[in-house]
Amino acid sequence: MRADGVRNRRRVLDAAMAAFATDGLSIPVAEVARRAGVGTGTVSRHFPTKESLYEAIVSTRVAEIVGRAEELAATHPPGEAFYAFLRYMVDQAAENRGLAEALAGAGFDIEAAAASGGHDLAGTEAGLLARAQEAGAVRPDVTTPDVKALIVGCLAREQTGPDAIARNRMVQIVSAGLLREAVRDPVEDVVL
Amino acid sequence: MRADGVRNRRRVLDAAMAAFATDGLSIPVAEVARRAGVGTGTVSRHFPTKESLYEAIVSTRVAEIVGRAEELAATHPPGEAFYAFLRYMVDQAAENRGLAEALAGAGFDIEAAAASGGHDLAGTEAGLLARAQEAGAVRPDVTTPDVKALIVGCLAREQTGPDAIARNRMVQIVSAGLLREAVRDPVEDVVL
DNA sequence: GAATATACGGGATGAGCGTCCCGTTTAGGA
DNA sequence: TCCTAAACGGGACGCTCATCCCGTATATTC
Repeated sequence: MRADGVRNRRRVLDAAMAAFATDGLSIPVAEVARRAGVGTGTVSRHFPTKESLYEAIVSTRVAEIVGRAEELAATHPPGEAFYAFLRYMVDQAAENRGLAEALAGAGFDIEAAAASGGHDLAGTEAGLLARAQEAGAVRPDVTTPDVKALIVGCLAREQTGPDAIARNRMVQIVSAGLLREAVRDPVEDVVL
Repeated sequence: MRADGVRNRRRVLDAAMAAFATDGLSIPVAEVARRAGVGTGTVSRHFPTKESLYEAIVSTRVAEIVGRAEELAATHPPGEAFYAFLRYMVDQAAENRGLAEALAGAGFDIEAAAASGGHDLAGTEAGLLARAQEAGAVRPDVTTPDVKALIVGCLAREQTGPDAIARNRMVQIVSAGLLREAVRDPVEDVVL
């Protein structure tokens, strides 16, 4: 591979990472090319489809995330590890619009991309949750899709004014809800 | 106005309502026309832009929602009214993909549309929340954007398998979190 | 029953975007 | 220095849509 080829691939990757983080996944490929200082042909030769660009970026991102999850699991009790990971994911995605959109399922399957990169994001999350539930730190009927949706909820808060205090409050609310067991429906007067 | 004009306007409106509910706001206008059994020209004469179609539909929907909120506020104590409204919103949007997308802010400002239709959705929600907080039924630092984001989170759960039990669980979790006051960060060991 | 304002259908238009192609340039080895 | 494979740029193409337009059809009025 020629030296300028390697260099330009890197430049495209860096520009795309920054562009997706600040402007989201729907930014045109031509705009990524412009920011990288190359032509659109160069982008599409290195990354034949837009999705392949996503994948290249997501795979490094997912590696970090899975690494952090394993570190937390190894160094903290189950409940603490789970809640710390929840917070970590929300903070990461709050700083990266592309990641937030991928998590929200906006036209891109992040877990499939992770799996194709050799990482098991879904399994890692499931493990953290299961251990926290065994330890009694998370209500037992919660599932991983529930947790993902709650993360999306925390991220949705960012749309109307990104605000670190509000973000923190959202994580608190969700964490408290995951802990508590049951609540009585005040209108129907039944235990939910 | 000619009789067939009135009739076709109605047909377009009905078809659009059903189409947006099942397929979301990104369904092509031409597809709405097809389902209504009219040409695209007929749709765009009655509703010059796609947004005007949204507005026509949302305004009736918002009227129902505001009505329900006022009814709950009048017939239940503050806390009960608030939590019942939360559940109501989630259930409504779970059955209506277009409403869910609008709530999630997917390219359409539902509150602006409500306001232009003479309804004050934002104010109604704020009132329910404020009264519940005064009554001590919701933690005092929560804001209406927080609540909206949590609703979006509950709706996000629907993406990975619509499931009435899971939806109910999501509302429970969020409700419990809104009730509880504070939680200690297990990793940083500080009160959040 | 004729005249006319209204409404209809669906093709034309134009914008935005991803992908592909090809004439041109250049890196790197002989 | 020269040659060639590799890479480049950016225009062409194809697709999806929303919106507009206009020739045709029809409801309504006198």
